Amino acid sequence: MGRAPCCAKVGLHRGAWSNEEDKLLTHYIQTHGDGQWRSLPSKAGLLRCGKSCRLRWMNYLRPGIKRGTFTVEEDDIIIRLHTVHGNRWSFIATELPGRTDNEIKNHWNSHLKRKANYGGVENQLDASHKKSKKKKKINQKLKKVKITEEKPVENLSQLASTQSASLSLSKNNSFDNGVMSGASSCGSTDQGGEADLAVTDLWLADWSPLFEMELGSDQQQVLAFEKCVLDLDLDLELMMSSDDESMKLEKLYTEYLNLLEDGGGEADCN
DNA sequence: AATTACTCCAACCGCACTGCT
DNA sequence: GAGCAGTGCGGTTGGAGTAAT
Repeated sequence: MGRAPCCAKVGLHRGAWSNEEDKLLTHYIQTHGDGQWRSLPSKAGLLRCGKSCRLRWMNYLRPGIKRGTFTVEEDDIIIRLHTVHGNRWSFIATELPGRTDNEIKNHWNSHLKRKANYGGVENQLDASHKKSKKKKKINQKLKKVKITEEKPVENLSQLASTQSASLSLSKNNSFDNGVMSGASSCGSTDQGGEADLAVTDLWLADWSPLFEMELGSDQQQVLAFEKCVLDLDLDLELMMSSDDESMKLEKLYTEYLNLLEDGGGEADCN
């Protein structure tokens, strides 16, 4: 016996919400409160799925939602939090009052990802996405859907294989010399531009796979370290401002190991 | 002016988690 | 403990608007 669908799809409205639907939903929730989303649409006189109602309320109709352009400060917060936490949009949203996870996610995908510029990796992903959409359109016309998408980069070793600013870890808790030599070479004067890009890429990369790789599946350790990274934000910035590329990475990783040793998996940053 | 390509964002979808029975 | 409903989350899609050709 499979689970019943959240709502009967037949006869329900889909797509953009009309003003009338917004009014009905807002009025009902203001009168009766939210929750009970499955039964809410029928009670409110809406021909919508409960999930759709919840999404509409949470993301657009709820009081206190901040609309409009993201400020530079907000962009900065998003980039910093994304660096540490990855695509945990709901968490990031808690740090930006009035902004929803959906809005932040869209803003990241349409503006910040490009602004942050992960280098060739993101360009490849964008290209892949566009190529996929084009293929899909074509295939829809042909009434034959067959979409092949390139997998996104999932870890740093993949990232390393696609960029000059490569990074990997060896089993004996040190950065792989061969790879590091490549990163170091980016710091040479005749490749200054590349060096800047390399630092940016490393700093903005999603480090969570690295943490998971070293800490296994112990989520408490991962969270403890993430907290420490946030607490040590200034120190990390200081480290990353170092002139020598290899030193930056060594310092960062050494700090990480120290945290683990000091805290025995429960690193205390205070 | 018409067509094509691209950007952006609202909405949808599927899965995971939690709490209740 | 199993099964289910309710809810939350992140990835993905559809399509309107705009820019480029």
